[in-house]
Amino acid sequence: MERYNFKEFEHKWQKIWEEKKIFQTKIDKNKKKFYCLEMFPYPSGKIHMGHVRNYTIGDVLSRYKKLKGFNVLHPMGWDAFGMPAENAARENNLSPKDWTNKNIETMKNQLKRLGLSIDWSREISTCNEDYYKHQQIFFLELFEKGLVYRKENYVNWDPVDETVLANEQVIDGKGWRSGATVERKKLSQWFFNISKFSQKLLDGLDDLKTWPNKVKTMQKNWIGKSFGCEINFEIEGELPIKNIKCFTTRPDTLFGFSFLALSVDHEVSKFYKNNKDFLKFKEECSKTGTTEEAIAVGEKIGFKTNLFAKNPLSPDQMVPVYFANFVLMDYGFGAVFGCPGHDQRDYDFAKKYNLEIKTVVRPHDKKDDFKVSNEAYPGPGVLINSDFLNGQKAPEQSVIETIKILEKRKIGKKRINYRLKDWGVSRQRYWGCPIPIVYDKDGNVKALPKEMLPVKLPDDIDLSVKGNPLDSQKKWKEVTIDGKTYTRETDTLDTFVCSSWYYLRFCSPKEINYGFKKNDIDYWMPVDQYIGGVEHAILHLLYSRFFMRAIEHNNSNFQITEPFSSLFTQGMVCHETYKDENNNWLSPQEIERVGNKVVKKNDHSKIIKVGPSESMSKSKKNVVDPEFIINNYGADAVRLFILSDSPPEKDVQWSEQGMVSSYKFIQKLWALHTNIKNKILNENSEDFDEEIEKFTNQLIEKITNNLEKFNYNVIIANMYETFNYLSNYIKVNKNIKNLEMNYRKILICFTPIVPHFTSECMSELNVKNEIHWPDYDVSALQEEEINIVIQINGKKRAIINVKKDISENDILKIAKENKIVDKYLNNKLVKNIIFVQNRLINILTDE
RNA sequence: GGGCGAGUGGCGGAAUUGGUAGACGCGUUGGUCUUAGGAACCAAUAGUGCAAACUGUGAAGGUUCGAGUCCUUUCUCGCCUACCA
Repeated sequence: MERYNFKEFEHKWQKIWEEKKIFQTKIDKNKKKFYCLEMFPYPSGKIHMGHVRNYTIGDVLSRYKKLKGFNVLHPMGWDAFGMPAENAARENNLSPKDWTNKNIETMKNQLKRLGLSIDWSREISTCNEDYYKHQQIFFLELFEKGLVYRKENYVNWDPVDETVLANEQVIDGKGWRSGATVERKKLSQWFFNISKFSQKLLDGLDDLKTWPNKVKTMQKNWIGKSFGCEINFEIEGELPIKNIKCFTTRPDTLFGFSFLALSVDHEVSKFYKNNKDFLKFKEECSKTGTTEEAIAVGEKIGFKTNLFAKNPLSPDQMVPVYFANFVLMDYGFGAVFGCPGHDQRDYDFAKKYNLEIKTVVRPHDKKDDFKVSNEAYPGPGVLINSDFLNGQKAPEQSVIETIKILEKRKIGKKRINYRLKDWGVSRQRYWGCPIPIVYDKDGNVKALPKEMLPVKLPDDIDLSVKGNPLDSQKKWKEVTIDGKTYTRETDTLDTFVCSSWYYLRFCSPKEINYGFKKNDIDYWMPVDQYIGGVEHAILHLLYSRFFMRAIEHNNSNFQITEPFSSLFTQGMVCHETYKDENNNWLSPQEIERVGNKVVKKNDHSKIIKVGPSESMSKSKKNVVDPEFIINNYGADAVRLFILSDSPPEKDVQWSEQGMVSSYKFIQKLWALHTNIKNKILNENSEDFDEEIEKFTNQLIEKITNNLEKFNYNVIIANMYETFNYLSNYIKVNKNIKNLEMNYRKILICFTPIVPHFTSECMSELNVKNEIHWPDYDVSALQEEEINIVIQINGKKRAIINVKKDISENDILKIAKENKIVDKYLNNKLVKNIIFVQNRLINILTDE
């Protein structure tokens, strides 16, 4: 029998799909639309298995929806700006543009070989002028709406490379490339006012019914809403400071007040800028802050000022004011009122500096003489030692009551605080979208007129210079507007900005006047299913949600606020790790299995240590190259395997054995197909078989449900079941009249998973018409005979095959005739009978 | 420290949502064919037991005629997050 030649057939069908423009999509108002989007890749060089998994999952869904009659939009593009291009270009002496475009070409071809149902006519690349031009327009729109502003902010500064570093480029306080100690440097930068939408972004989460709860929780925590109040403390001391504001969620514990703590960046610090001890303290704070361990251990240190704060509820009480390392400048007001009795951090601090620890809340099950010891008590209870607040229920009642009192006395007011900070979008980098802003000679900001857009990135840059290459582009930097000279902003936009609206661009990829056409997004948006890795749970998804709202803000033309109505986060692709005797990582290609040992290829004397399965990464060398796999086994086999072993939302373990078995399965399916085909084409019959009808109907039902629920691994099991069933079926049965019809339906069910294979099979059966997802006949699902479980005292004792819908009495009669049942019922009194129709009967006896 | 999630054969995982636990695949074992097989095909495969049967979904309890599934307690592992006042 001829083997299935995947190379020939996959190539053939990909060509046909492309030539016939099968996946190109147009607006069709007579059809329901379905917008399926997978997170677009960064063009790093080659696709990896994570991409294969992500895009296969999306492709299965897209193909299924298309067969179901939806007008499916399934586009692909490139998140093409970003640092790796600059680094790679520097290393290889290329331009970032050439490097990126070459990678895009490679990866596009690789993706095409997976047989994805993508509308490539909508391809976009964020590094193209016709993309980032619109982004610059959006920037200016947000600027006009007051949603973009400039402020000074700290960055990680590498003094050797003279460059700004991302947090992940700072390793143990040192620059990843230069090894120099990273400094904090204040730069004037651009910010998006995302915090303006904190509440809306939080509320919007409730509408996202089909988002994973995990992601919603992460966003909720990130936004970090907390209810409390601000308190304006009166200050006494030698400095010209009258008041310091604090935010607190527990104003009710004010009688436990024993110190006030400030961030080292608090404005009060300006009075200490010449104080050597303070500067030393400040430096120590910045050191402890960097390592994760330090935060976990969390040693509290402070610097005492000569200021004192008055307790607003008990004015006789004065407490010292400290600078403390655990107070963050960018949360609240950068100042904390310390209540050691009921906050663990405050407790640790008070212990260290011998400050008073007062107990003002007792747990419900303790008496009024309860005293905090060893650790703070942050839990609920009743207020004590708090004068007129005594007896209040904490925190529900007491917080609200205290705020009322503070408001009445004009000492404080209710306040809702959010952890979410504004989004700093400036990057001191070349390979990003230029910010369409210029400065006059006095440094005043001017938005570029829209007709001067796009601000194009200059091509002839010198990446060998230190710092941002755009800074040294004298010619490029200078602009003349109405005869006046201006200097360009040389920062570029964070690449997260590019990915915050690309889903809109896919709706109108060719529109030249604006980022999208209203008509297009009215039809296509929102994205019906978004698929990607959970690592983007917060930033990318939150930024995208913000961006839609920012465009909508003061814009009556635009109504959609949530970009992604459903979200699916797929798991990672993992692989075992290997190390040789010197603890060097080895790739799966360098090892071999001999018996139950793992040894080095070409040198079987070297035993390899097998480590746990971890997500594929170049550093651990546990990667498998998709291109190699596609070449060896074909796209359908890869698609089959990547879906087969685990549910899509969980991590999947890559295994060569599993891959081979998927490959073999396709070969077996092909052999089966050949047998069926021969039967259909060569044997004539007028006999009609009910059994295969029933089987097919059940299969369609199962696969449909499993597709809807993303149980793609179970679909593969359904495919194996089908194979086993049909193999046996055609062995014992001659051709029957309805075999072909059922077989065709089965092939359609397999199409989302192995599209090349089923296309070839159907073409062999001369299927010429457009295919549709088969309906299943509910009445055909019903079995006439079913198995009923007989339980005696709750234990399964027998299974009997009976007619469907059999009555309790009839089944009981049959059951009692059963030998085993009879044995267990012998001489016992039947106390009760539980009968569940078509499922089981449970006979309860007296012992 | 906080949050979320998960524990089912040798392994990956199924289980119609309270009703036959272990579908399907991998691996393993035995067999057939073969000069050979890392091919193909057939069969077996949760554990104990010759068997009847008993025990089994991390552990302990509970609800129920009936629990992998629901409730309480507890253990372990994974991921995320981090001094958020």
